[in-house]
Amino acid sequence: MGYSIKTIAQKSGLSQYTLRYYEREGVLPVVARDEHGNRCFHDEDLELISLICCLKDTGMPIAEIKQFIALSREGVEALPDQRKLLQAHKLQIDEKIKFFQSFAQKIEHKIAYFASLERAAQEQAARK
Amino acid sequence: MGYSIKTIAQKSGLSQYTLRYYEREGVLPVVARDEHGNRCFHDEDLELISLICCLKDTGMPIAEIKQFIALSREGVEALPDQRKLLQAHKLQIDEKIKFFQSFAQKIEHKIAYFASLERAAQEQAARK
DNA sequence: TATTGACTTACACCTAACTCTAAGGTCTAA
DNA sequence: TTAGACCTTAGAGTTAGGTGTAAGTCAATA
Repeated sequence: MGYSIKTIAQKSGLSQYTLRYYEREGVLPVVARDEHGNRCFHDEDLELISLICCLKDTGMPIAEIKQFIALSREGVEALPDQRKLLQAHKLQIDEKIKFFQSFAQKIEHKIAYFASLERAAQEQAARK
Repeated sequence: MGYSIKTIAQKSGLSQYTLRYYEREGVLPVVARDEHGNRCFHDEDLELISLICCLKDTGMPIAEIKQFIALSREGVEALPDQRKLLQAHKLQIDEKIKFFQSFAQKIEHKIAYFASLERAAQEQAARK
């Protein structure tokens, strides 16, 4: 029982290389091994990986994810610190969403501007 | 007349190193020089830099920005290609916004979960 | 029983995007 | 007329985040 690294790579979308790298670096807690020394992932691991991907994909650097995971090892004591870390990151995501929305608008304006230039060029060509 | 690289660095938030690097790499069109060979930026440059930052900050890799800038040199002919490039990127930004929003929610749930664990731990402690 | 395939570790290598250094030119103010 | 601030280029170095290789173990299969 437990999933192989291959399975987890498929389920998580991370490569086997990346999974090993994350474990080495402490981005993932050390994964259990079976009787052959092979990694043996469980559902909790999978869930944690999903959270880690979520943090990573929203721009949290690996060093910070590492901190978060390190806090996990300290148990109940560290819960407030973990929560604060997540809250701070949540604010950053919200900021990013706002930036992205304004950038999207800016690019949209640019697109409209290009379209108007194209029309002008066509009319210019037609007039000849 | 025209702005020095220092001024542009301040106005754009990019370092002088980065501005030179961008020009070398073709991320910026070659900038005009004054009689001493010093870069002499104009308002159009500043505006283009602002667009470039916008593309970069929304995740467009430099190689793609380079393509966009290369199209600029082809004049009116290339307008539709430039517009399509922007439109494709706009879609990606919209996708990203959706991802970020769902991630933000996920993290929010996690925060609530951590808060509930904290309350449970406090009650546990009080009961002793 | 030999080979195939999945896994292990340790360590080297890669890419993107900067960032800095060296060596030098020019201008300005004291 | 020299010190300091600014600029130039060419090229080396750095950082983050992987990605790949080498050498070996183990278990199932032809």
